[in-house]
Amino acid sequence: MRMLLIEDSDSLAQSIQVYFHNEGHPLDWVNSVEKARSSVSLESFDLLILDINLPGASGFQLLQSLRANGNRIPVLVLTARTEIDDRVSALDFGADDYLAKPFDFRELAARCRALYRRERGKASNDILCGNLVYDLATHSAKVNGRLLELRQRERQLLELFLKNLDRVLTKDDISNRLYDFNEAYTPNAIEQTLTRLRKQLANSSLIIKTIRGLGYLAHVDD
Amino acid sequence: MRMLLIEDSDSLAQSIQVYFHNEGHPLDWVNSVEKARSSVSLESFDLLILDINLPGASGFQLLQSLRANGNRIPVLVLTARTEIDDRVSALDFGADDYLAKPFDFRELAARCRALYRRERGKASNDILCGNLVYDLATHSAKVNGRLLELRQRERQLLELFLKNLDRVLTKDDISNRLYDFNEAYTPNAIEQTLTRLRKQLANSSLIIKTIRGLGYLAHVDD
DNA sequence: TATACCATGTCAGGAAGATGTCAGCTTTAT
DNA sequence: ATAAAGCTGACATCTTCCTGACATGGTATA
Repeated sequence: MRMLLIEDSDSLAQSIQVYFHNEGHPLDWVNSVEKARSSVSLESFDLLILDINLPGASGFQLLQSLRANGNRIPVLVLTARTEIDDRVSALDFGADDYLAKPFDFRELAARCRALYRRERGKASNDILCGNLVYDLATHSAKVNGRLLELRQRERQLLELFLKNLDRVLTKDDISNRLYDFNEAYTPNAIEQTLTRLRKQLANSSLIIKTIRGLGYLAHVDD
Repeated sequence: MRMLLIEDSDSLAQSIQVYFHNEGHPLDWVNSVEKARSSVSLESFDLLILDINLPGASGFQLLQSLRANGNRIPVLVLTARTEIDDRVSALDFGADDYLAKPFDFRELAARCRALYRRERGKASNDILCGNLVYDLATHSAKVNGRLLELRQRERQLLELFLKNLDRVLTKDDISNRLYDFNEAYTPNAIEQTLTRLRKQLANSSLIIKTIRGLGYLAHVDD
């Protein structure tokens, strides 16, 4: 998902950028309508996050001209004003969604995902593995609808396996993902976490197989 | 969208009626509070447009009595006065929006659309969680019919959890919602508020579970 | 203006829980 | 059969979280 943020407040923009980056979604950022125009014409984005209150040309003008030119890119409008008509005109001008400041970054991310999904026709951001469902948004796992009580490490490990189904992960691969460079630990720590994770996955269809001397491989049992 | 206009100026009312009719939204019109009362009780409207300055009983009285009887129909108030207290009292008396004369018909139409959309968007004003009832309109919570004496922060936190039942909220999610970007606080502030909220919820069926290292999850206990 | 009160954040100590280490046992490949 | 690799129960340590006590700042009241 390639996104462009059009926002003149540096601090807010940077916070959003960091948040989205941590979520695994790089985000480009420009601080004026003029720069936005050229970015949009030069590159292809999946989504625009547009602050309405910009110096110079208003965000509305950008939105209006995009639509006038037949550009259907999903646009989420941010507005500091809480008046209803601001929102109304945003939607009437062709925005796909709006959010009033101050807002929750998680909500912004959720709405972006929703818009992107709507565009792609995708169903959800869950990872499905037989009777196991992993929700990437809330980092929670369910087996047959029952929530697993995963601890941090187990969760990280599970997520890693789910993102690498049917692929062998060496202990090095795993330790690089779970631990910082300067964190000291023995290889046994991973084995221990794995034991604990396997207990949690006892009656799920996700199997973590040991490949002796090489590493581990997660696959769905049918 | 079925609307009722309560307005004593014939010429203004007729202009509005024509405008809305051309927009494709038929609009009923009465010129007194008394007629409005009977219309509202006899038929079902999606929206009222209420002029405050009416002969006889004031528009405020109508508004007040509607709300006193638990009628939550969206009401947009028109006022010729521009004083702030007029607007304030309109909202305090339960109006959903107001507009000062003279106004642009397009703005009136946009605000009506917005109110209508907003209303359709929400199924109900109450969130039910076992023995806990939260009223989104008045922001009040009751457990077994007993009103909780929530403070501002506790209320915000509760509302956040209620809107995200069975979803994990990280402390970051929570702080983004409860605090402005530039407000300084320690993570402990959230823990403290949570402790206080949990005390209030002591014998309710809403449970706020701690997910160590990740955040919190609210769910209904059965 | 002075006072009291209340909401809310900070601090600190303690409790609860998570995670790594160790040691001994089991499994696997040769 | 043997050695190497992996598994796991028990334990120690380190984190995270909870909560009572206190500080602070804002607001209502006299």
